[in-house]
Amino acid sequence: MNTENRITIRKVADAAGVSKQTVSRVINDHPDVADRTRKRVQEVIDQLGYHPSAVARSLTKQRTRMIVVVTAGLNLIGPSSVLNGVSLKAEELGYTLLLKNLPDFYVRDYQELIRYIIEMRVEGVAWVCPEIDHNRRESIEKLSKLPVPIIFQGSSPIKDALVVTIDNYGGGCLATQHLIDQGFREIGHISGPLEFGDAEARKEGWFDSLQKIGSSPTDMHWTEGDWSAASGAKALSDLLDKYPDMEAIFVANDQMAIGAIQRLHDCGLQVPGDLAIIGYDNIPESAYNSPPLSTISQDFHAMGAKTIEVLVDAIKAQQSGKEPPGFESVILNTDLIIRKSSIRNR
Amino acid sequence: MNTENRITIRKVADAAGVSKQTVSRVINDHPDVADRTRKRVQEVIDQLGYHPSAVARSLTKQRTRMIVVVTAGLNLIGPSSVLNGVSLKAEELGYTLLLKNLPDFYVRDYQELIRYIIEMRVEGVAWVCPEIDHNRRESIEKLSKLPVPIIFQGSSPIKDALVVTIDNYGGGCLATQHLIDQGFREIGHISGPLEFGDAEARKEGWFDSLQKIGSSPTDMHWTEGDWSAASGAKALSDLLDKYPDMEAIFVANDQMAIGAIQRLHDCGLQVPGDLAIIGYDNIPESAYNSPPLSTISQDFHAMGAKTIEVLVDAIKAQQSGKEPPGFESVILNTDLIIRKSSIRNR
DNA sequence: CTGAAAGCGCTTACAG
DNA sequence: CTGAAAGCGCTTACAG
Repeated sequence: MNTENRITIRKVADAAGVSKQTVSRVINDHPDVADRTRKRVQEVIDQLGYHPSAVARSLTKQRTRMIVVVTAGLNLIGPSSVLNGVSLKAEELGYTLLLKNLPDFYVRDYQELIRYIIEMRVEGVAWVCPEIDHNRRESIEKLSKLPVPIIFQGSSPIKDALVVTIDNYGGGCLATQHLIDQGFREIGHISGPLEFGDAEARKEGWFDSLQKIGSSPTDMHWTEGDWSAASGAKALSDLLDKYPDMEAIFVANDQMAIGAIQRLHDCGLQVPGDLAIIGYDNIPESAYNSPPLSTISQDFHAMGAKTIEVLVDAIKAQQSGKEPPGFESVILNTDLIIRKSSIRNR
Repeated sequence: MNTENRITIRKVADAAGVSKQTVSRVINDHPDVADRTRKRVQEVIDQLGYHPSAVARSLTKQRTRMIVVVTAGLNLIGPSSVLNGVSLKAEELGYTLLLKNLPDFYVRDYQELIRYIIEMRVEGVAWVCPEIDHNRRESIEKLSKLPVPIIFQGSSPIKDALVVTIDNYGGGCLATQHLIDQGFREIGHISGPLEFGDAEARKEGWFDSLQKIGSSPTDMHWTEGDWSAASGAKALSDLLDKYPDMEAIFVANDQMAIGAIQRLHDCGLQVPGDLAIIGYDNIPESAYNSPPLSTISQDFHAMGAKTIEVLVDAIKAQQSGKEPPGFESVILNTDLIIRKSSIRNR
């Protein structure tokens, strides 16, 4: 930044023949300024193209109006969609977003992260990383001593932290119940990597829904993928081998479901004729798969927006001296999208 | 921020019985400090959990080490993948990223954007929005008066601006030439929305490649989609009507290609038997489509990283007083991925 | 090797 | 309605 050319409040004041003080009042819309003075100062500001420094302002006001959003896996549909909601809501509420993107899902160095958060003097932290087992509890613990509020985007509610959640368990139930409603009883599952809280919760939804109708799923009835279409194809082959009676399958995301369908076609099997399938996520391609894929949709955008809303509430509470109003998890619901892949042929 | 509890350099200095000055030397690894003094100060720092304020530091050093990245369409594969590369490289080079996400592809208020950029005192701007016609030239013009370097992520090179580009024209040629190499001569095109520079450049690649072999594509030979699978399906129907001789088709992105294939299947037509297809983007689903989709892959991550590298070079040049070394566009290449959908049956 | 003074660009009381 | 003084939390010369 070419320091010599930078317009400061000092230069504006001199040019307008007033004190810095008065210029400050004008740029902050303070009422106690004579109309003529205000007009003259404003003219100088416009003419010089003066923009007050947020840095200096942050220092004096002891407020940065900044939030750091910690992300991972921006190439995934979930995190990037949530980030979209987060950023729009932050802007709306007048906060600047610092993006801290982790190279993978694991935090190698909490000390360094904490150092960053504190040094930047952000007012809050939005944790928009997929929940990985063990990892999440560790994050909550290690980050609990932060001097500012932190909110997690989670797979399931947590008692001692601020969390906004999409109801993965409920979504898993919804998907499985739909297959049950279609008349299927032999229902398999391809889960996501179970380190992911999302994957675990969806699987539990599948398991509990089957228990309710008197089935008791065992390890013969499900297998694990890694979210990718390739893993879905492989998982399907495995499952077909160990669970030959399977009539229908709940796959924990659409990409794996699409891979599985592809594999079925390769084997000369029909969907839903030979095997009914429902996925999860409602990615754009699902409606145009052959056959169109039934799925569970979740409003990532709303989740992002809600995350910031709750965080900003907590920030305000803290700044006004009140303790935050307890840790109430926000849980967002999912929707069942029925397409051809899960419809029972009669 | 609970002002009373904040640890400042003053408190550390008092606790250690030295001047602020000396504390400053310690936290900045300045050599001229006695070992004993350094050790004592460091102990106090660790014990108090002191972290120097980046805000205050920015003000005195007149450097924020911040870059703003302007994005749009984070739900799209391109921008979100590029952002991933951008953020990792920025972190590596020691810059903090401010995320300014536009609600759509159009900038409503440049004044407000410029105000933001200047007030935040960022050192550079990375423009990671898809290039929309007219819009791009307007952006370059309106933003040319910024006091800091700005780099655009573009569809094609530009003379008077810093641009990092993926060679969309070349990619369009690559895709079309592949179909030609397969022996097809009647090659149609489904373009993206032509306001997008990417869509326009890919279409030109298709057009020029056909001209080279003596064909002269007209409006009968192509139609326009909106990047979505749904639009791809619709576009295919239209094209089938007006271009019945079509043997092969280059679709400007994979999602539309997948939609088109779905529509073909609905019509009882085979891919590639009745119509060969190649897409663009190499999204994860493409390998698992039925049939697997040939496509053009581009390294978004590398593009993001390169964007920051070039920007930081420009920042350094400016700060060291040199003029930036001219506007040389960086052009990244694409790769042809051949799968079943484009292979000619013989 | 260490510290007192001044300054970065603002805002916040406090006078008048 | 307006301005002089002090302060936010650091760093940068300058002495010693």
